[in-house]
Amino acid sequence: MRIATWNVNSITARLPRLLAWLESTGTDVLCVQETKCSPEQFPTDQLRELGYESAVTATGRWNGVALISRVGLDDVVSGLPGGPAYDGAQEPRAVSATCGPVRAWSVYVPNGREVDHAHYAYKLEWLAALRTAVAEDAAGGRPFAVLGDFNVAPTDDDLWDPAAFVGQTHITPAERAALAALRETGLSDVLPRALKYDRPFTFWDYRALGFPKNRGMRIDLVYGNAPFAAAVSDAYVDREERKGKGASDHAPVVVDLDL
DNA sequence: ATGGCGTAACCCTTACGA
Repeated sequence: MRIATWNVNSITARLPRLLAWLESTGTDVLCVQETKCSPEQFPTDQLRELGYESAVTATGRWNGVALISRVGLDDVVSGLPGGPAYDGAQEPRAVSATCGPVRAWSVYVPNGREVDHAHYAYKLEWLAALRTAVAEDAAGGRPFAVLGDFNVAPTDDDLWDPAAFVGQTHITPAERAALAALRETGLSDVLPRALKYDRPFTFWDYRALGFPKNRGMRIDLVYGNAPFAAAVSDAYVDREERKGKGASDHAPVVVDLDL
């Protein structure tokens, strides 16, 4: 089966591309982030016409995640159990479900904004809660993975220029330690191939010709447990989807499994 | 020449993104 993760930066704005991409790639399970829609606005009917079921956790203008599957969508859990609130509210940043042989999470980790911002502390709390929430499944015998926009570059190799990020979020030791703690539950980073250049960046800022200059970051990650990792036959970043008018600023990460 | 954007919901500007 083919499973993927994609921060679409508004599923409404991306819908024509999304539907065409699902058909052309034959993706079975897609983890979506930044739907930026209300549950009512989510394109459930259009996806059903293509043969996909949807599980949506969204509240409106900001954030929002979904799981889209044509191989089953069972035991849906909306939100991050035990997750922290921001400004008094739980934000829609996680949804999990069983899709055929795989238990999958779609996550949109908080951005953090600036290191001294309350959003940064919230980001670290959120990642700690994620670790607690996934620990049992990560250690289990069923293929399991957390896929999504982690808003952390795991290493300096995951940045077009580490010097450009000094003093900023996404690269701090505390954020990277939070990812390491998540991996300690039994998850490993499924590293995708790059289809061009040497490194598999997944995000390029819209501004300053980020994509043409390949000023990218790898922040969209697939963290799989041992049974999941053992089934991986290929993984790549579909940078073609970042091209042209109407692209998201993130490219999909695609993983093929012998399952 | 050293910057260059896109999105949604609010008004025509702002918040957010990383």
